[in-house]
Amino acid sequence: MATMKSAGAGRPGRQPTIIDVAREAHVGVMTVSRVINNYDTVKPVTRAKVMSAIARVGYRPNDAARMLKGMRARMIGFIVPDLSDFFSSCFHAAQKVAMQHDYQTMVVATGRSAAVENRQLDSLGNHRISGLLIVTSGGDGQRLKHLQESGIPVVALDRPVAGLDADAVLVENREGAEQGVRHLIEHGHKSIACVGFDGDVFTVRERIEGYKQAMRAAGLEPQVFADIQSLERMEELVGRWSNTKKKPSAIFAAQRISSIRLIQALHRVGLRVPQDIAVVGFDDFELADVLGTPLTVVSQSPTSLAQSAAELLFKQIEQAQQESGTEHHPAKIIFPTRLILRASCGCSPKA
Amino acid sequence: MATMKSAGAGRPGRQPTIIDVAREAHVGVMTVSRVINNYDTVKPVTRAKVMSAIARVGYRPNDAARMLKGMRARMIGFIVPDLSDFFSSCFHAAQKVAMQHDYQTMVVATGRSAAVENRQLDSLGNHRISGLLIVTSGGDGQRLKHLQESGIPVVALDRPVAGLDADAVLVENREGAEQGVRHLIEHGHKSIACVGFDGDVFTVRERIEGYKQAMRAAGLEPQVFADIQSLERMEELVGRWSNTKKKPSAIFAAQRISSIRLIQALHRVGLRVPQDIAVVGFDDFELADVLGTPLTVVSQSPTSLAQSAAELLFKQIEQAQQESGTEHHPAKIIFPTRLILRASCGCSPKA
DNA sequence: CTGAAAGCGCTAACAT
DNA sequence: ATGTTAGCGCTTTCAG
Repeated sequence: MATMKSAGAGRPGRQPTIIDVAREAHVGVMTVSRVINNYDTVKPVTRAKVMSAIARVGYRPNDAARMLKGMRARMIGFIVPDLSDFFSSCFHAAQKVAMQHDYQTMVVATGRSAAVENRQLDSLGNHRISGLLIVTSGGDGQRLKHLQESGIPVVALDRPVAGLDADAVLVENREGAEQGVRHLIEHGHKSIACVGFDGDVFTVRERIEGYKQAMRAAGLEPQVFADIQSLERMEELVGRWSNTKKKPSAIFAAQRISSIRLIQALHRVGLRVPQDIAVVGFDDFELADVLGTPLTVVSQSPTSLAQSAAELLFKQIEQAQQESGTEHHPAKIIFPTRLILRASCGCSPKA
Repeated sequence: MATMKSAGAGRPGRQPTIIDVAREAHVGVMTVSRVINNYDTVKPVTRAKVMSAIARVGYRPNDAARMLKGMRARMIGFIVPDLSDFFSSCFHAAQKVAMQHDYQTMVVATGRSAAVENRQLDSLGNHRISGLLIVTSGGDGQRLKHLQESGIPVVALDRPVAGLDADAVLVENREGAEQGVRHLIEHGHKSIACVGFDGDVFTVRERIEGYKQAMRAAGLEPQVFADIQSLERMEELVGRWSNTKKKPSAIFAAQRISSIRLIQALHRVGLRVPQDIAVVGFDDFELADVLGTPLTVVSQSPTSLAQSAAELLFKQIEQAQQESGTEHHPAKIIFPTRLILRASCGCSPKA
């Protein structure tokens, strides 16, 4: 093997520090610091000397030391309920933006627990992150407010945080749901039920609202089942329908997991889609088009969503570094949805 | 609103420090430090006084300052190619273990790029993490070796890292694939092809090896298509089969994404499973049982895998804190797979 | 068992 | 344009 990289003239075995670099470059430590931080008051020749010295001794700035002086780490927090398909797409998009800015990303999945979210938020406070992207699990807005007040930009993703005045990047849940349900109504359905996995979640609440709006506008009676949290409960619900006469002729599934559970349950109970029952789901997924019956969905774009959010965040981070006085006026960005027609709604499958 | 939490007797507006706590508790700073770090040389009464003072002033230790003194952050790194279904399950399991130890998790998705992996590995070096869990994207073993040598425990997950002697938690890829292929052979198939998304990846290579072994053991000719990286290429491949007479009668898909692409392609080209062509895939997924034809798979358990890996990691972290001299003897844990029979292999769907 | 002093590596605030 | 000094909050000596 080749010789180990020399640790410079300093103590052997230890990471080189700016002092080692300063010695090597025959300049003061402050000059080195200025080079590292891209101050423009360094003569190009000096800068070059320092740069070369940095490379020669293999110096890497010590984040801990900078943070001690009040600087924040080049790291953003990313808090989500879980890393299911949708949120992991969000993560990839956000991380991509972070990497472009040379930031790392610290991920926390709360497991959909507000308590865990709160606990982790407290932990995050100690890590001197530069900013936070959060899909809330219903945690405490106060904690976030404190973070904000202590100078950490926060952007809400997918859902607003109650009691927090922050940038938010959301989806047209209500309108999207309305459009999906309206499509079922246009197919002639009169009895349309709505199933959801967790009616407490903002996005689901909104979609259910959209569903109700569409139903009422058509003079139809909403039938909401907002908390079907397992395949078993879904089977129970669907089974009840298949046995009685008052089976709805169509169903709107308010989130991805509901669509999946619904399809699984329908499959097990032996109801055919769309002949026995038509289905439209909210949120698209990879396999939606190779299911027994390809699923019609209201689709959203997790990557654009998260990319916007991350860009908003870094805009704030950069501003915060310059002028700390100005009041930030929270931005709200709302992304539209798109109805993707496949077979489950009753449309004939087309090429 | 209630009164803001007082910042103690120190400078108002700033986070309280151990000095504030010491003053409040009428003890020296060192005593406070000892309490925080659970030294057992503190009289219970003193400890109580300090604890109460800590609570009163709302003190939270400053990680940056501790790290300056050479301690590592209560944070582990988690590097993966992406956060697809499989790896996000891994993440959840690993984070759960980390949280139990009161550690945070820093996630990096490399996008399957060895270059990104290397770059991020360098970044990680500055963050003084306590340990690293890595599913390599083919990055440089040397960098990891340096991390290890600088005292950061590393555990390889799902794939070993070339040129690195570290704990590893793997899956019986070869045996699992063999079993899956053997099952197809038992169904009477003679012409069985194997498709993969990326033949360079360790796990896929191993599974292909298992496939070949099973084929050769039965005196059959292996037909490997190891780099079908898109739906288009898969459709092309499948289309070619449907037009000629030398169509294989069964296919073994070496990874999840291959199974999915294969099924999509088969669906588009109009080949029925298992009548026209039987399929067995490696790695189970949520919707495998509600596809047009429920998919038979060789399943692995991402959560047990990642949990073991995380536990191994924390075992090392704890050891490293105590005795730094002892040589670590790398552990290898290999998890078995399980063949889940559904309909795509030709078995009749059963209740 | 407890305390006082000396830095860890860096940067803000002053020199020069 | 560059150098010097004084800490940031904590823990590691070393003394009580």
